[in-house]
Amino acid sequence: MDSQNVPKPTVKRLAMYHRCLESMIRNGRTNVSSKDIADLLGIKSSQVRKDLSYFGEFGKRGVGYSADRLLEGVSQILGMRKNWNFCIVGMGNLGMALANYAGLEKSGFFVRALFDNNPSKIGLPMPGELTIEPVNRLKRLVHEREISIGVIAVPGEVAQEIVDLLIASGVRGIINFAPVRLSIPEGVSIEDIDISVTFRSLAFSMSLDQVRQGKRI
Amino acid sequence: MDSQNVPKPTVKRLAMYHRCLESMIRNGRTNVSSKDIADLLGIKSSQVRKDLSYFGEFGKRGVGYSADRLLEGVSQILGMRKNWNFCIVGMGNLGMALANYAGLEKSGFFVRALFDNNPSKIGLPMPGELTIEPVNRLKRLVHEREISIGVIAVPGEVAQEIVDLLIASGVRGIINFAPVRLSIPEGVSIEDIDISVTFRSLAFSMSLDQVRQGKRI
DNA sequence: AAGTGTGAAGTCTTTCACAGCT
DNA sequence: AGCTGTGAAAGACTTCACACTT
Repeated sequence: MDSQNVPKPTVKRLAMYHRCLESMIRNGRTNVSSKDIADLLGIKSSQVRKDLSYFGEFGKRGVGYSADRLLEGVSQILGMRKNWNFCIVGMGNLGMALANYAGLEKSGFFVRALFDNNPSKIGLPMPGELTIEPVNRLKRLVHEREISIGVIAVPGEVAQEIVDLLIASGVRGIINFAPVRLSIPEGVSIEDIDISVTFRSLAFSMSLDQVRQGKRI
Repeated sequence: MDSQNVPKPTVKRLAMYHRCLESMIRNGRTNVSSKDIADLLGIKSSQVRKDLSYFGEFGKRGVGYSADRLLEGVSQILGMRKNWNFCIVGMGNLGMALANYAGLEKSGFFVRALFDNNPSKIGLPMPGELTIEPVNRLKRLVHEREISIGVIAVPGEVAQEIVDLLIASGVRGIINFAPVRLSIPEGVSIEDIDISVTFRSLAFSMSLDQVRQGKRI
């Protein structure tokens, strides 16, 4: 019930419960049990109940959860009643892909500005009435458009510099795709997505599997 | 020393140590301590030593690690001496971005085939002498090009179907960008990258920070 | 009978702290 | 003196198991 010391993995799972619930509701379910959700995600039902218990009591003993009420509760917990404005810095392949990724909008995250310093990209029109802006307009636009999240899609070498600028401009959350550890002050949150690291982890487990089967790597 | 029960987080960190070492060597360092690495990554030096200890002894007491020898060791552990061929299924924005992402090649991961079923995309030429192929050629090309990893960049609804096809074709590792839990048999490894979940986790911690400061959300 | 909510037990991961080498 | 390698302690997260409600 004390939402200050919620395990990080719990938050990740809540986002998954949210998606499960949406899909179950779409399929006409009105009541769901912790086991229904757990089975869909390949986890234990006690995990689902424990995760929810950090935030309150959402179900009825002997019955389960009202799908609608639980979805409502999970949305509340995840701050999904609110919309979040974000900007992307670095319009290479990844930045472009994100700018066009509709899934985020469905979750309440809206791209409001795109930045790059490459002269050949500045001014390029993008979906949603946006154009690519030079980085020197960042501070101003972050204010004007009430942007609270910045996505780092620039090369590692300049990532820290951009983060500092974003934070100085008032951003309170960072999604970092650059393969470097960024330092941020108290009160700012960060999530890293490092695709190379993920590929390497995969390669490692694949190699382990070989060993387990007694084959040489 | 028993590489079968290495914590998952350890493997992720090893990939980061690899990058640190490369950069330190580039800067002319020949000897490094666990604390040097730890400070760069914002973790504890004991964590670095413990992680390495799962795989052997790489350092000299009182001295530290030879940067070159340690890099060599970490590369070995991560299976980076080997090259890995992968394919991408689903050439939307994300698939396109990945196909053009040079960082993977530097880590030893090579795109060898691109698939999509959208007729307007099939045949489109892509960098590296590849063209976008229809999914019905997947099995054949996975064999011919010795592809061992498949990247899922298709919508959630068809992801399981594609995974089944990839595995039936001989792929042993999956990188999944679709926002669904995929079921896979023993002996196949999977890593999920779910961008919406990451955004939501970030939004959650940002909301928590507000609470901590006594502000209403 | 069925399914939640939750302390307590169990497991996994990190950190400590120090013996042991250079 | 400085830094590794590692058992042992601490901490984080998951699972169990059962009292409790419908």
